[in-house]
Amino acid sequence: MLPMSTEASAGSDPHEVLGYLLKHATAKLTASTDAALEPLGIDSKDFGALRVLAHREPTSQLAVAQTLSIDRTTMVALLDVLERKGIVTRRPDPADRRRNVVTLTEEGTQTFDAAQIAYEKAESAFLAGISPSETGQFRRMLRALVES
Amino acid sequence: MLPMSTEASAGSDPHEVLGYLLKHATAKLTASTDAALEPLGIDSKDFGALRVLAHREPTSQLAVAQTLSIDRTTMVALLDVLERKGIVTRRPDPADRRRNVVTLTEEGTQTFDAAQIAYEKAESAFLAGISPSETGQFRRMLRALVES
DNA sequence: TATTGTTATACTCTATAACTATA
DNA sequence: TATAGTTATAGAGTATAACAATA
Repeated sequence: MLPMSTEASAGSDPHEVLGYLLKHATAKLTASTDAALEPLGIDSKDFGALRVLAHREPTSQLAVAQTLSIDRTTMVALLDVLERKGIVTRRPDPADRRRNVVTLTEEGTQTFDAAQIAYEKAESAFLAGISPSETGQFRRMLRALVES
Repeated sequence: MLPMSTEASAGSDPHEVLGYLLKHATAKLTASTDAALEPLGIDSKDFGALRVLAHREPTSQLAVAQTLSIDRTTMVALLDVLERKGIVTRRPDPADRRRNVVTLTEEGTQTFDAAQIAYEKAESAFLAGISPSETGQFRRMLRALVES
């Protein structure tokens, strides 16, 4: 067995590093929301797309991809799955037939409504580690850090 | 061109979702620290291992891997690179020859010292989006969220 | 010529399984 | 038998390049 250090040595605790904390916080939340959404047949990433679709008028695949900062080729596979599950439809935009208009189906809207509840619940559970007044601050700080 | 929604519709802004914010904050910080460490020939992940090594007495590969919550097979490749660069050494533990004792070399210690400065700088730049008094709160909240 | 969606492909990251050597 | 390190392999995730249809 190798000896454990009993004294403070050079460098701070690796678990205190911001990069480590952010990475693991993200992983924890993702695991939690994935699990919460799993009964609905979608995961966090799918839910991200659903949010964009529910948030806007029917949009092109590219617009959804750009909103989520993912590649348009990645969007194809993501929508393939959602379409196969009957959650979204794709049809050529009459005004520009290069584009697909992506729309939530009736079932997709129901899935989204249920997903929102499930997601909020998982997010709340994740945020239980800090006080309710802090969660607002936390979200605001994150927004400032991402946008700056 | 598809019409943009002019009214608030169902669901909140996809960019406000905690999962999105956390993911992008992590990506932004990682990109920044990777760039800051690049001149030293290491990246954020390497730096994570270096922190563990600098923080402790010489340790086995497995102990380092477990501290970082990465697989021991992943550790092998990571140390291969650091060893080839002369940053760490591996030698069998005389007390248990199944283990490798991993140690920072002289050069590795210098790399770590320089890396710490570069990392802090990148982290500070990332945190510039919020006030100095908030950074402490932010770090504390993250710790609470990860640990709970 | 440029753009959207698609496909094929490759690359990164990481884990699982199996092997070696040591215990 | 179990453990540490290694290797080979496979899987997830994502991007780049090339192509078809359309503008």
